[in-house]
Amino acid sequence: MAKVDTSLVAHLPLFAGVSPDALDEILREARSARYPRNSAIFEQGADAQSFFLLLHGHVRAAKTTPTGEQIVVRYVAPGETFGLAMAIGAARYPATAIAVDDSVVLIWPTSAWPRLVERFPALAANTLQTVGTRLQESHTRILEISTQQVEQRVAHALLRLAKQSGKKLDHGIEIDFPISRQDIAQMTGTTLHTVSRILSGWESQGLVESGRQRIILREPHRIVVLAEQSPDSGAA
Amino acid sequence: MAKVDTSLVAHLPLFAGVSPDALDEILREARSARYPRNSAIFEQGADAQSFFLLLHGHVRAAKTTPTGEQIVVRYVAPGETFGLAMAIGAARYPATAIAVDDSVVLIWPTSAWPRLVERFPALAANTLQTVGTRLQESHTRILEISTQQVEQRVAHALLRLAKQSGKKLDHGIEIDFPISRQDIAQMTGTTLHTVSRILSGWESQGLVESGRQRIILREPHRIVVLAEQSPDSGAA
DNA sequence: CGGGGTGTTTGCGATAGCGCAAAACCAGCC
DNA sequence: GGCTGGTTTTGCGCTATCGCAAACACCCCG
Repeated sequence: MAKVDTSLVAHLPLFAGVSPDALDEILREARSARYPRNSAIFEQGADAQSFFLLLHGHVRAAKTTPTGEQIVVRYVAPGETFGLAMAIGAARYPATAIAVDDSVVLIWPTSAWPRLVERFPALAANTLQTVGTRLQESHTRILEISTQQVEQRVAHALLRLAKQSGKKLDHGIEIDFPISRQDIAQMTGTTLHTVSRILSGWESQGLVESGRQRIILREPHRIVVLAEQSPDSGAA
Repeated sequence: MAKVDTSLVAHLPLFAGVSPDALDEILREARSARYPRNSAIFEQGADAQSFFLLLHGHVRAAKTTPTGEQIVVRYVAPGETFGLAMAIGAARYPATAIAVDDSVVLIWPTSAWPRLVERFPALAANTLQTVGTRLQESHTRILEISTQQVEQRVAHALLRLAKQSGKKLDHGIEIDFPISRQDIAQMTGTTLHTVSRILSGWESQGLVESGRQRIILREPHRIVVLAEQSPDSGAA
């Protein structure tokens, strides 16, 4: 089994308050794996046999309806956990996880969780914290979808992505992984057509620069303004 | 301080795996209070000084935007906890809680949480479970808002309320607390007008019986059908 | 028993955003 | 260097849903 370097993960929120020895013990239960771009890490509905910690890359968690429509639940950034079905008492994954970039993850068997939590209660407390944060974000998203128009929602979504996974360039902030119009549509509850129109508009105003699965925010400040605009106060 | 009867709460998920003695100790830290109908239990943005367990009644948790629009985050049923800002590391309540019926709650000071969790790790595990479940429900809601039309969303919302807080009558299932069209609109991301139209329609088909802040599902089965209908397969 | 106030219904435009379809684009690959 | 397949753009008509406004219904209260 590959040895995992504790120093790489010790600072993560998940391990806050966990001693180096304990961390070592925890990591001994994990194995690591590499997923190439566009490969599935787990599928919605499958037995939740493992939970994951992303070390490198980016992962998209998406939920599919019986009729085939999808929404993006979130993008996982390095250092975050995902596939925590067991923590919430679910036997199956409620979403599908796809590596959107070549990614490296740590994998624990779900069966190890109860034991780990018993030995290291801080794990439960830390996980509670992150799950709670996600719950709040989720509520915020509901609020947005319910009260704002599409353009504002897209603005918010891109700003969040930029904050979470933005790479600073001299001419703006680039979102650091491949993302399509379709993906953005599924994050904001609209269609790829509408997203395309919006981005085209922004591009012609010099707010963004975008291409195939690639987006650069050129004028983050002015996009913030868009995001916070009330429904009517728009341009003439 | 009023003595709380442990037998009333011992079976709640929050206290799963907690011994009677421990439970007693936990309850000693709580006080109980009664909130009359329509009174606020806490306001969004206020210091999260307490967390709550609902014993009797019903509580609506709602989130308000800077511009004043509201959404209903959830309805709290007896036996459920709410106001858990501290568990997720928030210093302020992210939503407002209003008693929609005369309600009785147990109240713990937020400051007691760390100590309780340390002494009774099961509390953290149980809370993680419920927060996780709420997160999933929240994702499901996002999926619905993003992919279904209003009528289906309203159908789902009412069915959930009926399941959670329905009172069985011989002629149907009545939602057991006062709820307005406006409330339903805020649960489903639409307007009270649209909800009113939908309910009027249903009423004329004998699916529901409704009045001022009162809804009875007469034909739950047929409403389920509506809820699951795909966007186009509607009536001619 | 007569208000007053809140919640509900309904009509009637207005429109944001969808859905379809076609065309253009682009990146890699043989 | 020309194909091929996925992605993006854009035009156009359509409609579900909103928003406003006015009329109602009902409950509580005095």
